[in-house]
Amino acid sequence: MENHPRREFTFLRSRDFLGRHNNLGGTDPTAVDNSMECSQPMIKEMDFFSGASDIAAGTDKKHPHDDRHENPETKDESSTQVSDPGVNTGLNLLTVSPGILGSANEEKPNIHELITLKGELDRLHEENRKLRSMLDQITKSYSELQGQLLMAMQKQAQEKRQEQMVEPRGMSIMSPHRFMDPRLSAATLNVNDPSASDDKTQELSVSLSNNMEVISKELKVPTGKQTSLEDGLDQSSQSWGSPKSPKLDETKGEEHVSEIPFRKARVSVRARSEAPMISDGCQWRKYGQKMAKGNPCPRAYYRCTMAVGCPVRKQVQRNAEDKTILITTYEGNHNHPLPPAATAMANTTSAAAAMLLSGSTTSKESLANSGFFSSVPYASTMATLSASAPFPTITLDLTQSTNPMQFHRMIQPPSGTMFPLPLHGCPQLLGHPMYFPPKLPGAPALQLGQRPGSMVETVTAAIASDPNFTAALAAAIKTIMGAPRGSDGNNGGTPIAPTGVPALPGSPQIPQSCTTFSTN
DNA sequence: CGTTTTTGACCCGCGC
DNA sequence: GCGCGGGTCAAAAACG
Repeated sequence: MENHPRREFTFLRSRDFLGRHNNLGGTDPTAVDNSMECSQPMIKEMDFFSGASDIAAGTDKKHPHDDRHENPETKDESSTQVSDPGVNTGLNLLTVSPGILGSANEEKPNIHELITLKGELDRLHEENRKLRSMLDQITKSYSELQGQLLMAMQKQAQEKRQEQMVEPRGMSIMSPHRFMDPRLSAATLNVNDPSASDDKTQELSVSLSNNMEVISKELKVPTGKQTSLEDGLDQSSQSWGSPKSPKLDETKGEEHVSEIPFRKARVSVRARSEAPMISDGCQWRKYGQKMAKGNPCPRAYYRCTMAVGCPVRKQVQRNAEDKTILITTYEGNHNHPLPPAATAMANTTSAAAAMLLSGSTTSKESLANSGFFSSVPYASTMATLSASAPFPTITLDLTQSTNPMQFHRMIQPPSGTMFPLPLHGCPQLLGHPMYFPPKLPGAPALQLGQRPGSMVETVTAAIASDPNFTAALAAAIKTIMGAPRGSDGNNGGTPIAPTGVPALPGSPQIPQSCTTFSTN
């Protein structure tokens, strides 16, 4: 907000920054960009939320037509107005009926309307609460099933990996054992960037040799305090570690893996976004910022503040080459229940982490075999090892553009996922310039829960960087919400945040739903 | 006044 | 042992 200038200033004062950017004269767009990392996103998210709420309210009002009839005292005008005065963000401001406008100057009618509206709001709150609980339940079930699916895929991938070991080919030569150890390497899943294959391949080849050296070292490094951090994990929660629990019948080696907290396994999400920070549904507190070597952009460190003692942390940094790409790296498991929006991302990252830890991401082939990307026909699923990565890191590259039509196809979960994403429901999103199909690549992970999270980022980023997007989003939302629900488990539930439970700053309800719909 | 951000200092692992 | 770099801490400042 108004602190933006201040932050920019303080940032420029930063020793590290000055040390590396003196020649930039303090006007380096990168610096400014990062200085806004905290403040700007908040502003945008807030704006976004208000817009989302508005949309939700308006949509809800429109959808349950019978509701209006339920309450004889509720006029159509007043119910219509509910959506506008409720959380007005400039969306659909002109929908207020003339009748109401005409009486706006009279106090009595206003009071009456307020009472009516309040009642209406309460009713909506209750309705939203129910929907939310339903969604939570669905999400939980989804997570469990996801874990089971992962288990199955891991086993399958393991078998195939053993076969592939015969023919050394990229990471295929990696023995399952090595990948069992999450610390052995960093794997980059280039979900949708065919062009990056070469680079990744090079990286892979480099790291392959390093990997051998790391093995012994990694194995003798106890998890130490990190382990303790994970002790408080609530396995039952919709946490990132959901896939972790399913490792029931794993071998001893894999037990070791599961013991190694996700704190050590990282999931990196590359998203093209002008926003300083993508919204993932969680609340974060910045606890540090550093200049990373080889990158003029500072790296910001955040920890989850949704619960005391939550070990989850994330790093946010812009890509050195392409500063429009925001790289968010997640680490650890949440030890608390997550809001739907956060759950989506959590599922995504946990799924990715699980794949990584289990060794399913050892190679492109393995990935495909594991089913991680099986639903993405066009996706270039590539795994690479990074010698520079101290922790096993799986990178979800969501920066590449994808043909929406392709996405359309791939959003059909092969396994009959409970998250059908009616992309067609968001034509505006698809057509909007700020809509980033790149997220679509996340589609493969749909069944793994990635889709929703990626969408959150995409939509949020889009909104944050383009105010006009709000209009398109509103239209899209209304279009979707106006359509009969039920065929879509994630569709209506997630977006509709119980007004009684204020949406978390980081959990754009509407966007997520939209995200869910179209992007991943 | 409580919370969040900033930022210099500190710790730790690693390579030489 | 020393320097470097990544990551974290914590006091101070800023913010709401």
